[in-house]
Amino acid sequence: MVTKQVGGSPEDADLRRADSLAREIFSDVANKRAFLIIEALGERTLRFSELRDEVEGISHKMLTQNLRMLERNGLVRRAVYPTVPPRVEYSLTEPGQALRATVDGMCGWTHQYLGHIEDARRRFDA
Amino acid sequence: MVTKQVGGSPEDADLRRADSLAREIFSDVANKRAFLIIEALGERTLRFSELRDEVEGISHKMLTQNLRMLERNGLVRRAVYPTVPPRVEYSLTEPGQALRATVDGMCGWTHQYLGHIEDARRRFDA
DNA sequence: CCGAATCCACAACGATACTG
DNA sequence: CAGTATCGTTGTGGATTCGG
Repeated sequence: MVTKQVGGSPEDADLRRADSLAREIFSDVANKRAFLIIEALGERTLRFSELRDEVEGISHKMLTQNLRMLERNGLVRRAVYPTVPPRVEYSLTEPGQALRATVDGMCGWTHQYLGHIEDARRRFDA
Repeated sequence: MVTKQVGGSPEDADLRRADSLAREIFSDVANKRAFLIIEALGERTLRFSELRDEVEGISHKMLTQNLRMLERNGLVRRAVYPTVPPRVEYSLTEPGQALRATVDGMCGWTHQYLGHIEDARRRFDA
């Protein structure tokens, strides 16, 4: 993604490890649902069911799955309150907030070029 | 993604249309491979096979598929030179370049938080 | 309310072969 | 070289159910 021409030296081994990890993270995070969840959370704290309503169209399963993944990568914080009924709250960590900036960028991009894209599609589909 | 509480008025119909289109674009573009292709292109012009080498691990099929998608949405320009053998060159359009900025942002984010993430994973996996 | 697990339909994917 | 088509496999994702 950034590193090229790595040789056989010890420092290069580190570079390769970092690069493979970076690709892995990219595969996890650069995905539609993860972005939507990050957008939905913003700087709020939301319960599972609220998040489910917020990210419309997402299934229970995919939401948990992606939340686990984001939690594992340290983007999302999960707080469990052992009440009855149980209460689980999700919020963005600092790294999560940092990524939100670029996700916001993409949202802005989408709206800015909406017209362009609509036109491009019409032209292409003809 | 941005629009909420839309009612039944004509302007709201437009908002809904724009929003559904925005979600569609999001689904198309917010994907691992699209990002990698955009990164690979940067401000260069690359042939199909060069692109294939650049985005390592991508299959012939997935590359064409994503290139078509990006072309359809007007992010990528496809130039065909009817020589023998044929020569096809891909480059980013202006909207594509604009999106590249945010993709770059994500790459930067990845490297910045690599350590954080590695730690978070270790903690989670325990 | 939250989440894990099961089942299964169907889409995604890679490999391969074929065309201009 | 670039692209399309087909095929078989894998995997994804939704519905449902059960448990804490």
